[in-house]
Amino acid sequence: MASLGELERSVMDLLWSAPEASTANDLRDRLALVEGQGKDLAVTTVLTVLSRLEKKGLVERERGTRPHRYRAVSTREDHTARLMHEALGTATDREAVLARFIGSVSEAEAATLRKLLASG
Amino acid sequence: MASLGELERSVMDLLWSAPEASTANDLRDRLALVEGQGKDLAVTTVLTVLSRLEKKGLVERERGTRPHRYRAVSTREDHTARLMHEALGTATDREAVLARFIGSVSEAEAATLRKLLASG
DNA sequence: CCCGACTTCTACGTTTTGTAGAAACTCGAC
DNA sequence: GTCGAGTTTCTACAAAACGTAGAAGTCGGG
Repeated sequence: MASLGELERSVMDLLWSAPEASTANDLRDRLALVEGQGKDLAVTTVLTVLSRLEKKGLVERERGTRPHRYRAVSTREDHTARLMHEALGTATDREAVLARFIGSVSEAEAATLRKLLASG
Repeated sequence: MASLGELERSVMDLLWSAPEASTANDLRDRLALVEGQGKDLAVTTVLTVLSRLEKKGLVERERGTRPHRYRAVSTREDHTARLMHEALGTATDREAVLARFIGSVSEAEAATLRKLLASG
């Protein structure tokens, strides 16, 4: 239940890179300015997507203010880390998976991991 | 393009736990015996699913033998590790993601990771 | 009370997945 | 060489997810 469509992901990307909660109109405008191909969408389209993302638990909104304001529930990093755990979760032999995972990580990242594991 | 449906996942699970390449009939029979709810499917259904999994690059088949034999292209562990890298790949700040990931790993697994990172 | 901005409801086209019958193919038996 | 049982491929359809947006409803300021 964690997979996102293309537009859904674009919206999440905008929410994650926004410093504050955004309105639907705001997001609509920013979607039109995306490098490459700018999507010129109706506001209702954006609102529909936001509702679906809310239902999926990725987005929450302030209902008090008149144009509702939307924000991502968790940071992009937390979300990604959770996805990784989700993938790992289905495995029978978690250690074997971790071994493969570590095996194909860059040396720089391996060093980072060593540090993180030492301090923890 | 890596996400799987429920039946597709069941088939992959069977292929991953099979010691040798399996025929469609073989898989059909084993699907009927799954704990909980056994799916009683037509063999053409299984063949369709196998074709789709082949197109997705998760399954390969021996076309020489008369009942074709199907096997998973990679182990379950390799596949899962790749999914984890795939999730990580979309991140801008990979180190931050790794920090979150490590943060929510059990102590036993942290120990395993330390060992793996030391020997590598 | 009315208008315009905003939100919700409803809807439809496309893609993905589950499901399988119909048609085509293959190989051994006769 | 042909026939049939077993296999595979083709075609099809229903349900869910997603992209997309018009129509209808709601709310606050004037």
